[in-house]
Amino acid sequence: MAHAQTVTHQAANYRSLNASVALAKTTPEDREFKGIVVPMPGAADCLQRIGRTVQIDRGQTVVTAGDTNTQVFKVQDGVLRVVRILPDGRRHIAKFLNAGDFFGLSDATECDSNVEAITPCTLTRYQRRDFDNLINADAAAGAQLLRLVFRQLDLNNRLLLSLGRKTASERLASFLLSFVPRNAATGRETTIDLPMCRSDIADHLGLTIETVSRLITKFRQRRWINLIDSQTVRILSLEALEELAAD
Amino acid sequence: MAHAQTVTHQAANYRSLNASVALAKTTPEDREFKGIVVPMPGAADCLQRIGRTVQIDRGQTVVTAGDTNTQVFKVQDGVLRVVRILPDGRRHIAKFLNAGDFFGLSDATECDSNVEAITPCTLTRYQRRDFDNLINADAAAGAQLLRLVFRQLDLNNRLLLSLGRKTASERLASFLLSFVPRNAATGRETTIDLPMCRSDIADHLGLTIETVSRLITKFRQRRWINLIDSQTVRILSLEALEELAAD
DNA sequence: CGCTGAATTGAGATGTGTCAATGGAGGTGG
DNA sequence: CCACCTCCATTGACACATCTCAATTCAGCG
Repeated sequence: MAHAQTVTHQAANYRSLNASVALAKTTPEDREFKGIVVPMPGAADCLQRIGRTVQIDRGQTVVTAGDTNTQVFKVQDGVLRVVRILPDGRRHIAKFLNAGDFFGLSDATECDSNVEAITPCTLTRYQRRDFDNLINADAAAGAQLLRLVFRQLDLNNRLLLSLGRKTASERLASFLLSFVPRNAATGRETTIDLPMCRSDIADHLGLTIETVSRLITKFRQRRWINLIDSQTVRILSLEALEELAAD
Repeated sequence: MAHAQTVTHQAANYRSLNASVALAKTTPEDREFKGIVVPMPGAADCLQRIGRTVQIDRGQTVVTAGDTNTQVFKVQDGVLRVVRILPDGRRHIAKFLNAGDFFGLSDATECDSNVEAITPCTLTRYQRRDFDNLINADAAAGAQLLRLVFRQLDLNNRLLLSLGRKTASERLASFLLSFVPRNAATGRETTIDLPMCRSDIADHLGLTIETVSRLITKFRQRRWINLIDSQTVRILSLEALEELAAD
């Protein structure tokens, strides 16, 4: 909670940061999105023009549950977590946000979750109003956004299946596999980077830190993985993990 | 599995059923959706014209996982379940579909879940192509659809929190409360109808039939609910359930 | 070098699952 | 109309995966 400082308290910082800062990075989704928007003359420029780049420190809270929902963000760089907390303190992480992901899109008047930076982040911030105008004016932009949201919905449903019906080992295997690039050859070893700590993994998978830790040890003993350091995992047997993940 | 007969096997039936059948019912969402579409001349008519009404028997499978995704459905009446099954048979129900809900919207080329009728259903079926055309042509329609999908995403996240961090009792309490109309007075008793059987509830909440059954007994013993029959629940204490649901 | 937070490991507790038996409602055929 | 069947729900006894509590190790850092 020491880190919990909302963006709105930092408005002054943003203004100085934002003065005519161009979008620094272009993700695949970015190009795609712009590509679709382009057909409407000026729409791509519009999306760029209405956004401001903001820098977020590790641990900082970007959105607080209950805030009025007036801003939309796009992750340019870094990783964030989407957190819900029950009154008694139990915590769940619905999603980790990566470069290319949007958040704050929901049309609810209040934000329903906290969004907190796990690493230092570069975000593009839009005024909700501007974003809505774009969506309402440009069908192709809306259609593209719909596609992103459906992809999110699918990921969500996979996680539901994990939490509802998979064992702890299976959940962790699925989780680790979600970091493996799609094109990774089945026989080959891969190294993946977990930007989040054990408690974030636990709260994402509906487990405890201890269980996650024990499972990692188990996977290591079976020579399925190796730890370079606690955040860097060398996968020795994709096959074993895939078989365990069971879908 | 005896009931599992896909829609495609019934094409003949549909054709006869559909011959100039108007949309029989109008749900609130329907009016809303049309209301938004209207500004573009003919769009509302278009959505009606391109859809065909189909009747589905209880237990019938409307969509099978792995099918190519060429149709979009809207529920006019009845209840369906969205089912994922792991290779070893474990089952999870991501969502129950009610009047006004769409399904088959995802842009994935293959359907990822089964959709099965829990009660006899009336659906409107659209060709994916026609639906896409509408979305791509009419920004307001797309924006309205986006809103529906975000509402879905929010429900999804609530369920994630339940499955990840709530106890069995809390999950069941939340589930029961989701059937209580929003305007129900806190002090008053309410009767709700659960169209699905215990195993559907269990597979939705990540529990077993036995646990659900035991919890219902527990709730009954504490005078929080009463069973009219196994599918009809009289809620005696909304407060107790709300406190238990814990959000 | 000690401090602090994160990760690991161990021992025991417990919530929920598993297996098995019983009960009840609705449908069907004699 | 009754007997039977089947499906669904309930209840009980026990097992086990995961949690809880607690101690230890490890890594980073001033």
